[in-house]
Amino acid sequence: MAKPPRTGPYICGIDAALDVVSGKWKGLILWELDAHGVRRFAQLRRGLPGVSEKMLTQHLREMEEDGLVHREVYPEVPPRVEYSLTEDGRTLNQALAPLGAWGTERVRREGFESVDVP
Amino acid sequence: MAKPPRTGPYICGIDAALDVVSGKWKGLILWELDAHGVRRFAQLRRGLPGVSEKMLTQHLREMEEDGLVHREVYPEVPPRVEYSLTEDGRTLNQALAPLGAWGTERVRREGFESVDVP
DNA sequence: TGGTCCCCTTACGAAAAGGTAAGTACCGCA
DNA sequence: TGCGGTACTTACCTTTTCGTAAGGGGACCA
Repeated sequence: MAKPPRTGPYICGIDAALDVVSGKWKGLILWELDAHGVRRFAQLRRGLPGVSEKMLTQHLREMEEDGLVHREVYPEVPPRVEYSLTEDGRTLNQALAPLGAWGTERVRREGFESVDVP
Repeated sequence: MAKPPRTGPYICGIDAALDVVSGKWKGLILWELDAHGVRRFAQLRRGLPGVSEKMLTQHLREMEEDGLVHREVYPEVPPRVEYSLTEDGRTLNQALAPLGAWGTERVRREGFESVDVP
């Protein structure tokens, strides 16, 4: 169920970076957490249209293991879990900014469908 | 055999950008073409340790369709095909540079295995 | 004559990723 | 009493991705 461990060495930095952001919702999770600072599970779910609970937990666990996301559990009833970016997560998001700008420009030029291009 | 068309709109620019670079070797192909300018099929194959011919052609065709790579066929015998980056491919590579630096730094700090971190 | 190089293409199958649906345990609210 | 909210977990299935192996067709080299 957990992500199978990477086999073989990284070829270059892009290789290593794509290894932690590839995943259907990881870019969006980074974006949401960076925009809001701290988010609870249900808030993230509402912010990612179409994500299933399984994928959301799975991605969050992998990102926690990769040191991008901090997970804080409050032992209350009902349970409360807060997610936020680590320092690594924030710098990754900054490194992703030019890529996001490139994608936004591409979507604009090519006239692709998009729901909300920030 | 071709890449199934994207279903649904893009959520943000990162989403759109990751859509064209996700693929086991695409980051490396971009890197190789940017470093050398023009490369032939067999040169690329030798530059990507472990890639199969099928994956290489498949990725190159998708990147051509996405407007990142230019494919020039010389009707000779034996055949000669030269690949190079389009303007879009070059700007994408520039947008990937910060991400590559982040990955390189991460590999260095975490002590991951790597073969050649440029 | 056989071998190698070039740039693929096709067929088959395994592995990984992702989707759907249900269940869990407890609480507040009506 | 039943419903909704909280944050998951588990089982099962489909889709997508990747790898392996083989072939092709002409030309050059020994």
